[in-house]
Amino acid sequence: MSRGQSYFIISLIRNRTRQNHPNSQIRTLTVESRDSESKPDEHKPAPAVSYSEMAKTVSTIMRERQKWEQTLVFDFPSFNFADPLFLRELLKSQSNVLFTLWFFRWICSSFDYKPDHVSLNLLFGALLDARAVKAAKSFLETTTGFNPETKLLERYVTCLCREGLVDEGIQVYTLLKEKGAKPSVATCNSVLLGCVRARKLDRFWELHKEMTESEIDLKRIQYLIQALCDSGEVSQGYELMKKVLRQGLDPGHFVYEKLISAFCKIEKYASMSEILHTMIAWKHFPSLSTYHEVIQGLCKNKKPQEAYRVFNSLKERGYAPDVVLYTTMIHGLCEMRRFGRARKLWRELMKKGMRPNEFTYNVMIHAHLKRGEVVLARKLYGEMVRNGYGETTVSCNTMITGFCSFGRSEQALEFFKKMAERGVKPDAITYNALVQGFSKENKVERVVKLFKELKELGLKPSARTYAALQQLRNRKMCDSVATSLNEILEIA
DNA sequence: CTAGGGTTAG
Repeated sequence: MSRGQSYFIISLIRNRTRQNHPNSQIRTLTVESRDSESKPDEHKPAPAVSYSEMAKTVSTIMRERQKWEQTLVFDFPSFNFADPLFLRELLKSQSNVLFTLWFFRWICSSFDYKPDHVSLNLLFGALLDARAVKAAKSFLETTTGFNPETKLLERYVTCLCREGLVDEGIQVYTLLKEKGAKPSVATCNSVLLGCVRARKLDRFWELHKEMTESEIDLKRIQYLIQALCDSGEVSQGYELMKKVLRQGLDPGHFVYEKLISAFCKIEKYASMSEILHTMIAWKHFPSLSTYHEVIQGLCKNKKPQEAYRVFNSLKERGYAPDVVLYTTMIHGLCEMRRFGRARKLWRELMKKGMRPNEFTYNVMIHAHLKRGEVVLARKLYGEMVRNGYGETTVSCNTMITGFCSFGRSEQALEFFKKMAERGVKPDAITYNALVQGFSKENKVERVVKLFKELKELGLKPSARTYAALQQLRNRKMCDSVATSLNEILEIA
């Protein structure tokens, strides 16, 4: 701090002497004048090149030469690279501020150069402009005596928060306030946004409370709504949005989407619908992913007809649902046993030139199996693999659980063996399905073997698996079979 | 830079 001030004073004195210099009025930024000023003893003729020309030259050399430092010294022995005015010129002409920083480090280490306050501020500001927050941070930390202007520190706070270094941002922000500075509304907002993005909600509310004396603008309200949603106060967020609307203001695209998403998550579909309509009335068109969330929410909430209506209405509005949206809708329709419609969408998807992917296939295969259409399911499975979608734990589980629920445990087991051959890892779902499947078919040896494997792998038997084992024991009262069942039920 | 959102037992 004190050193920073002394730098500042030095540069003031320098400027003053310069101003008093008789040449200062007519002085142009040439190498010649600079030379005569800084090295009055040397009377070498210097090339009359302006600083801006020189800056371009230096930029090129730095870009193209590996050992640019040597080149500079060799080619321009009389040029004073350490002139702060030259640094400023270089900063203007170099598009990548990190190069200028490199140059700055070089002159610091190679010349008798004590950086002046103005240069430091300029360089720091340029780093912030370039969003090079890491570089700005280390610049600040490693440049002893550098004490940036308040305005710059505010920009630094914004930059830190925007780039995700929220804790550091808050720290600098707090420091500013402690020093008696009044951060601008924009700075406050960027801190709040940083907190929301980083899901630091406690910090958000804490800081918001401290900030209330300053002006609350629309941006702040947007962040408040966002924070309310994330803090589980969705209805309060909605109320705040309505207040904005009542004032004839537009809360902004993101607020609508955030609230819709939040209401979907807490399964309040009436509010979600309201907002969807308001949003469209205000000419904000929901993104496809918002529609996706709505449709998925409705499907989960067993509102198939509603979901399907939204799906159709968005097509009428000119949206082009993508594979993901089709998958969700098909999935929803299958769950609601509207298999005809699901198949219609499956064909529609292909007709529109899209290809089902592993998710889509899986949904369809699952639906076929649930309907007992094992042959069709197998066919689709083969098609999926031929189309380049590898067999995964999920796709294998789909087949295995499907087989098991239709008394085809042997087929399931075949599949299970193939999984091992192909290096696809079985999980709890795989084993639970198999144990249950074989229990239903009274194949005790298999049950015992699979159950032991399940336990050995550290997987968790489900409640349904236990129930199946109990049933099996009740059925098989006799002999050694009962003992082995008892045995595994005990280790469980 | 152009994401993420979607799949398996009940």
